[in-house]
Amino acid sequence: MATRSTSQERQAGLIAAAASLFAAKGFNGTTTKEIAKAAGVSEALVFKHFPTKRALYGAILAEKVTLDELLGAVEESARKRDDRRVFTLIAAFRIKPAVDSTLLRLLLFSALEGHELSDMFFGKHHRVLYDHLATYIKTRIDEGAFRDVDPLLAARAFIGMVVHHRLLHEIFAVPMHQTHDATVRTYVDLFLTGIIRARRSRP
Amino acid sequence: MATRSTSQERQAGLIAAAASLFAAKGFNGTTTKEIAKAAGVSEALVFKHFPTKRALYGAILAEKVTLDELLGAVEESARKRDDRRVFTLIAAFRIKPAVDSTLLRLLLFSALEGHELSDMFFGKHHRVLYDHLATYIKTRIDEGAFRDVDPLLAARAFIGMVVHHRLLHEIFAVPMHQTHDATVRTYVDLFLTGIIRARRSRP
DNA sequence: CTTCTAGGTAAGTAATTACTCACTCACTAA
DNA sequence: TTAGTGAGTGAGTAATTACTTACCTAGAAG
Repeated sequence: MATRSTSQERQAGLIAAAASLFAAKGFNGTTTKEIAKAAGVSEALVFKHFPTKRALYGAILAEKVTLDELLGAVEESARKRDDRRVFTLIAAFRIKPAVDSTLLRLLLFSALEGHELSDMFFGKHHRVLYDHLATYIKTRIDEGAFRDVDPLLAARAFIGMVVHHRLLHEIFAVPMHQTHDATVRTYVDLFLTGIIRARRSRP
Repeated sequence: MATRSTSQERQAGLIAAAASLFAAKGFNGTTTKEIAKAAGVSEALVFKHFPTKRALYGAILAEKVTLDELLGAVEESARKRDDRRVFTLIAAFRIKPAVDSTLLRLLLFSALEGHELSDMFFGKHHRVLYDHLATYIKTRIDEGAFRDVDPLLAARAFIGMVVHHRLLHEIFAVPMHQTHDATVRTYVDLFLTGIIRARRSRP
């Protein structure tokens, strides 16, 4: 017989169990009974830790998952004006499903179901990234390195390519026909260079 | 007092009512009572027309909504090798929320909730577009007009930019700061030309 | 040893849910 | 006129749901 858990351990366990269930089946599709079973406790205990099912859901969304690590690496490459690396870092981070497959589903579910904390969730996980990238693009435009486009739109365009790819793969089960690295390289290349054969060596 | 509806009228009415409710709150979030109320009939009648709630949901997803119109216009521009117009047509079609805002939500919900008809729904509304565009890109690469990239990845990249934009706007309520036309133009331009100031007039 | 507390539960409850049943009503064809 | 048919419904039902209540028990503190 295992010893009793502390309150914190239990809460963490409940959050973990609930997160994967909510991600798989949404808020309405998940019952408190299932959550309790997945966490290995009685249903009543769930309500000892979280007053309502919605509060438990909120606790999951509110859990901090920072982009700090990524943003740090991006910042460094940005200082060196290493465009390719800046975009590659972001693409690789956003495209890799290993980071957390449930997070994307959770994000979509929360937005679709109109949860009140959905905004905050989106802001913490995504908005900062758009803003960061848009700022960098603006800088590069001002420096004359990039063409004069709307920086925010450009940032969205790039992240859109990558996120959409992941969406297709993880949500719609569209098979990838290339490795992650190759895909990232293609997207970064496409975005940075453009698909049209540029008027380069016309005499 | 209005006369009785025919079976077909009723079914259409039920499907319309249910579609907007399912789009708004998902399958699990919508009750048959609500659907009946929205369609202005008793709950019992719903089950006279559709044996189960899931069958009603299936009937919605199975309803044909063709891309034929768009694909026709694209085809014509493709014959003329009017790259800009091909991409603009697709972008404008995919970005415009007026087409049907509920369709996108329905698509996402069905995929997230793992409905069995989700695949077919996705195939009919989206996959054909990827394939079409990929084929065109392949042609243009072979003709030497486009750089040598993976056509399918390129098609996904472009549609990804556009769909992601719409997702941000309609699902995550991110405000647009430009008109549709301007946005489409920017995306098409970005994709076709590339963001880096090309080595164009270097002597 | 006792006592108190915090982790834990079995067995509820009221409300909601998808779905059914027995029935009425409006219209049509013989 | 009348019998039949299909649209339509009110009032259920069994199951499930989020949440409660009353209770239990392991173990540290005194």
